[in-house]
Amino acid sequence: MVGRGRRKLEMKKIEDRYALQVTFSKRKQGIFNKANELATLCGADVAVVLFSPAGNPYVFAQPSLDAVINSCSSSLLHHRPSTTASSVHRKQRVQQLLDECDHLLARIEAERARYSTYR
Amino acid sequence: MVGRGRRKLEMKKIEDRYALQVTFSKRKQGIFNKANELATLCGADVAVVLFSPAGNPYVFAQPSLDAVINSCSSSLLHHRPSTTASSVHRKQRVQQLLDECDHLLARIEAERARYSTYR
DNA sequence: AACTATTTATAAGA
DNA sequence: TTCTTATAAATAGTT
Repeated sequence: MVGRGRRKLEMKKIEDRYALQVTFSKRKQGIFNKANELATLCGADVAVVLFSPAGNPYVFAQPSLDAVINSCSSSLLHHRPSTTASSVHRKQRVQQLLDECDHLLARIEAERARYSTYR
Repeated sequence: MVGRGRRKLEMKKIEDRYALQVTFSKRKQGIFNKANELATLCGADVAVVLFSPAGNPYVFAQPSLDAVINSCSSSLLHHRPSTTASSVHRKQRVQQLLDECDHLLARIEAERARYSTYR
């Protein structure tokens, strides 16, 4: 299940700080490459957000974070209301995503206010 | 650069609709696995959002989309103001991310209003 | 959905 | 830290 290389690597948190940093850097590169390939091969909108254990943010988005949300919007705009099972399921997933983003916004706004006191 | 298997695969959009669907499914699984491994091995917060060419959303977040934003907040709260180059760089990246999320929210809110007319 | 021939990703090591 | 390399994992085409 885990990428190994010359030795096995247990699927649990790496304890050694140096090894962890190296692994994070390599795998961050790997997952961004995969995201880029998926976007290219499939014409899919893709966003990946990572935070290192140190709390530093890394973002990959193709073509942009905005566009990812646009795709979500399009999936709603291009379909009329429907009660087929797949249609209902799709709408539930979209609504769940919108709800999560909404909650996320509240946190960002609260944080922005605190952040502004630091500037 | 691209995962191949038994033949080469050019790094351009797949034309055949069936092949594209299969590749999207396989690579979605692959990138979610990678995201889960990165979260486990490194204790990193990770979020991946994909939209299929059909516009269907797929989300992986560990431990949650909220937690990813919490990590962002922590990176601000745990540091006092500073003008070291690395500190300034970190804050710029965090602020950029917050700005993107803010823009994203505006789109979501606009879309939510339209969506409600369909229910 | 399952199978493999290959390629890619990557853990250690240098 | 950048490069190498042995080995595991991912996956394109096939069935």
